[in-house]
Amino acid sequence: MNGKAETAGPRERLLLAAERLLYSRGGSVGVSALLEEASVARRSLYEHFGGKDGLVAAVLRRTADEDLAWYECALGDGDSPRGRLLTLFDRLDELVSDAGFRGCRYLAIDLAFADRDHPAHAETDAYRRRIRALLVRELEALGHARPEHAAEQLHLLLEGTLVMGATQNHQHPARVARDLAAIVLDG
Amino acid sequence: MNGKAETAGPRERLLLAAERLLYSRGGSVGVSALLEEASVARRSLYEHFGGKDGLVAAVLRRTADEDLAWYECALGDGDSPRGRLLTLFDRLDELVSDAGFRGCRYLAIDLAFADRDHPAHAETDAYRRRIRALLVRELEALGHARPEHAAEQLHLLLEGTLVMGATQNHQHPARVARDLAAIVLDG
DNA sequence: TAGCATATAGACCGATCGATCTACTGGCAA
DNA sequence: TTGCCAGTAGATCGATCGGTCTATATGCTA
Repeated sequence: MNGKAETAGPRERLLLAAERLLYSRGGSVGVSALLEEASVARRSLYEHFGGKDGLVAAVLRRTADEDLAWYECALGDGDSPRGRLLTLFDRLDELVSDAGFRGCRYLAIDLAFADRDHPAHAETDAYRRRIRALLVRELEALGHARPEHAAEQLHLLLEGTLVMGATQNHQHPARVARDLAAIVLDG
Repeated sequence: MNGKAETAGPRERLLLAAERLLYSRGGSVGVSALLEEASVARRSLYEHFGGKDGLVAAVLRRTADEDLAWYECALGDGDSPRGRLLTLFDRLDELVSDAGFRGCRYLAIDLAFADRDHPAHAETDAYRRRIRALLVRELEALGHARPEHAAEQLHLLLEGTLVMGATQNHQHPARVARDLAAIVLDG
């Protein structure tokens, strides 16, 4: 699938394999499955990441960059600030309609590791702050009267869309959320 | 804590213990932990529920009744149909503000058991249909022009509130959702 | 009182978990 | 050429997993 996975070093192959399997099988996926998927020796995992926990945290740190870049791209360009945020929900509709969509990776990891001080939680917290900052930035560009408040509204619509998409993705929750988002932007 | 738990039979004690531990520790909680919490012999679990999977499904079937009853109660009484639905979000604010709130039980179970044909998924599906039906019923009582559509909007706001409450419950997401719900009711 | 159903207590099973270990291999640099 | 180092392969560790088993105790009923 990804040619780089074949030629890259064991660290990179592990990150790619874990990014895939953690999403499709959840946080309970075993170390042996990750090693097999990555074609990496057992020892290499512990050399590079210290253990499964470190690998999970490293995957989230990487996907956070990827996902933030996706959101930046999904905002579109050339549109008005208002149109940019509405376009985001159009992209979300495509995202959650995909048969392979399984919900928000960060929420799933938070729920999978009940231990409060698992290193993954720091990564999910940081991710959500970045999402929030992105929304605030766009709302300020829009000249919204209450950017922080509206960002919380949009964030709630965002998370709600991902949950609804994961549990009943045939109903196009992103379109529902888009209608409400439009109201938020005008409020 | 609950006096009934001491005197009730092993089946009832198991259901109560599993309802607690599945929520606080997640679906990965072990059978031994459940047995210890319930003070029940190992064999009794398999006699009554056939296995861990059956116990999980039975717990969800019970909590679905409890949670639906909670929603019916949270709608309040005597108010107008519009006031009833808004009151629901006031009750949600109290729910997610509790320090022990850990998000939606049904979503957590869905994510914990990636296996598509795990019996728990049928229970979570049924639960969501009942929630949806409750919302449609209230919207019809309200005389809403598009009860099905508005129910999907409210459902999305509901799920979004639970997710935001689980990950950042200091921000009162239910109040944010309530403002949007009010707009949905008038749309 | 005898017998049966329903509990408990806990040993035990094979499988799998995350993690550590030794032994070996290939390539690169001193 | 020698030595080092990152990598592979895989045995092995103790712990825990869900599930089955035997043995025993208790209480109701015929």
